[in-house]
Amino acid sequence: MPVLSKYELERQANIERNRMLLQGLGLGDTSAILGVSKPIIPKPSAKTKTKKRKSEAVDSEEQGSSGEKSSEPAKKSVRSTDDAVESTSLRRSSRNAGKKVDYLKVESDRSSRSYTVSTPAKRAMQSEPSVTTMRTQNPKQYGHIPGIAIGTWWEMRMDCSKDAVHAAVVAGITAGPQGAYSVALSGGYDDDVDLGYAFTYTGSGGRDLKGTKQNPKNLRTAPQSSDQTFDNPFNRALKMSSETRKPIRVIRGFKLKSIYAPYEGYRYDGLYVVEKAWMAKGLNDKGYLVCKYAFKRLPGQPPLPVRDESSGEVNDEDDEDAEEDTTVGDGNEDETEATSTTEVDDDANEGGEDKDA
DNA sequence: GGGCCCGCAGGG
DNA sequence: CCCTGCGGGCCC
Repeated sequence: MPVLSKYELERQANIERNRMLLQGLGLGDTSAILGVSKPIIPKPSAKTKTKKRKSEAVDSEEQGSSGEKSSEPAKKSVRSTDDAVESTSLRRSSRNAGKKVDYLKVESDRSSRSYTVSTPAKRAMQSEPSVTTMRTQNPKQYGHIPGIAIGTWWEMRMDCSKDAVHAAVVAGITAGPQGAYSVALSGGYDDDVDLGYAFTYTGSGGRDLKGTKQNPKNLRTAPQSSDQTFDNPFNRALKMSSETRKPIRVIRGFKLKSIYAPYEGYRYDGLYVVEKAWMAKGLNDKGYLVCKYAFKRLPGQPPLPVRDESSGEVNDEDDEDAEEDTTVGDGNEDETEATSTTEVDDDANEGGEDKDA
């Protein structure tokens, strides 16, 4: 085989280190934690380049059962904040921004509606009226968002944000006083390892988003150009999570290179805790340091869907595939009502500092 | 494919 | 008001 690039060599080295680290924490053998067959996500309609993700009109069916599980794209429990609804929805404008939101009030408004798939985010991009719908729940709480089942899928980050699962539209981490509320796995760092029930994650910062004086940019992401530190609010929050062990909501995005990543859009994969936080050399030629974290999925949650690899690649990952062979067992499909009363749940919901109602 | 330029949410 | 941040559309 051809010589590997320096980048590739370092990437594999880092991955190996991360893998070893997870194993050292007892998180290397996911099957031991699983012990159950996982649903398979079939590849979306053949080769049709899913790049062009547009919101096909999946009509309102879905009914109010807000949360079906979603093992296959065809019938994923899509949630999207309704846009064009009547005037009951508050308009998010600069005028409303910053105001205190009465989530409960808004919640009652929507309870009687069924969800329709649309892409308010797309419309928002085109400037114009920006008829975005107000968020209906508080994202600043630890644990599950009531009514949002594990496996819930959104086409875009903004839709997920509106459902309060991961408030940030671009950022991968949302921070709270006792640790992070949620993180997004979106493939931003190529040397992270995703074993599904455990994964390594990289912090934020160390990038120059503004360009130079002469050539000012206004980027949202950029190459690593300095060390990350735990002084960064996001990184600090995740480090705190490792101490408080507060549960963190995790969403996986289509850009993540992992058999656990959805083919399209973003999916809520439940609650995880940070088992360890440390610093390491990042995957960049200058060797800038990055903050690293080891996540572990809390037990008692529905199994994660995995991609159907039978028809191809998906994740180069050198051979071996340390992970399983996916015993695709019979259709044990059953969902088990993810969100209800598992011990995971109460642990999750209590202790939040939102408790004021 | 890459470059650019935007909007949004959140924090200071 | 400013800045950040694992988006996303668009144009080349």
